[in-house]
Amino acid sequence: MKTQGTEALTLRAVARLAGVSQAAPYRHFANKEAILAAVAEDGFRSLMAAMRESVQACGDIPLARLRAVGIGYVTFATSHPSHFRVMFGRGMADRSAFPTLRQVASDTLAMVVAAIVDCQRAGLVRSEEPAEDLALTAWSSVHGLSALLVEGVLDRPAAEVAEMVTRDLFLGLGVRQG
Amino acid sequence: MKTQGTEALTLRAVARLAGVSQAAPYRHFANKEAILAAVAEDGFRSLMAAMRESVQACGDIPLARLRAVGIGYVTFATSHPSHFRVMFGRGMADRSAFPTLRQVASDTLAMVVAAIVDCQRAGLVRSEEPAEDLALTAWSSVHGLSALLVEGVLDRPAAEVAEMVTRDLFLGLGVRQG
DNA sequence: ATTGGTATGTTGACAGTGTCAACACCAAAA
DNA sequence: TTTTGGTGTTGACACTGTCAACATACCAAT
Repeated sequence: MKTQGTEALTLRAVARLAGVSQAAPYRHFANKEAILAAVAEDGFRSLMAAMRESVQACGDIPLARLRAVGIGYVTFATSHPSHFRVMFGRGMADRSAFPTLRQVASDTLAMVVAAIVDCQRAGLVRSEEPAEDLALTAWSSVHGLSALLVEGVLDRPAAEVAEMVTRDLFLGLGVRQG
Repeated sequence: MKTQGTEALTLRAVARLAGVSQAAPYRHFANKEAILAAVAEDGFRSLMAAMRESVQACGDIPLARLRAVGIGYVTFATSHPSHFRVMFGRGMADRSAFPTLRQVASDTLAMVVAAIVDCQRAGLVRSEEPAEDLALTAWSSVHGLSALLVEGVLDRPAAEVAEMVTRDLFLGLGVRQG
């Protein structure tokens, strides 16, 4: 029997845990996929909350806030790996079947965009390129790092590499000061 | 029944496809996990071949070669999504149980490191930071982008965003010319 | 108060899964 | 020739996602 991963989250175990019969979940969700989608959606909200907290804890300096978004992302991933995997891993055959999930995912990206726009307004990040594009680059970096850490491909300490990648990312954004 | 993802690759289907009985694979692999690990290993070799090809197709300019590595990575991921998912997704409970898999993964990273070292030698990329660290940043970027594309989180064309992210990554690497 | 419907639960089954023990075969080594 | 190791098979085990059929409890309208 599988003991890890999405395949290990059995509907029956969930039901048992809830003290309910095996088929009860089907009164609330269409199928396992829909349950995972709901879990993923919840995960995105937690992620956004973590990022918000991480940002607010670091004052008003736009660059620091941007970096906090990235480090918050990686920290969330490494401290909630199962959630992270459900959010991004292969659990849903087709994400487009879950519009609210797509919505929270794009809300998450919007937080990155907003942090970048703030930096652009302050003249700290180059403005020739659309904030959305820069945000995609930033997201790719922290997401890739998170994925590699969560899947155990890397064996360096998460905090250390998170600092490093976000630092290099800054230069990539054309940061002029700081 | 599941019809997509790692969970859809059933041992029995593999056996049927090979025209062999359901238990035959167990004469060659310890369990499903080991089969996936072998597939993943094969995937890494294909990835490296694709990257090598992509690099050689673009002459001797170090920066172009570095960028080709990144674009080759993303291209491989989006054109072999199943392979990519097995390579990085949650299929093995514990990668450290498959040392040869770890080996090819680090060989892959080594290709990125080598491309960066070439650029550093040519004075095109900053040298204060170890090539290994810069390579990790580069890997994170292209890997994150690949993962987001493969999982269908983004809905922009792969080639376009691959160009974009590698371009932004260059600035992130302190590129001075080109 | 009786009725009816809706939301939620249950049981029991179906086909399909990873895995294993027991057994069969066949080549090469002893 | 016998033995051994590699490879195949069959049949079973416990488990899975899912569904149909049935039960119950509650809330609204008659």
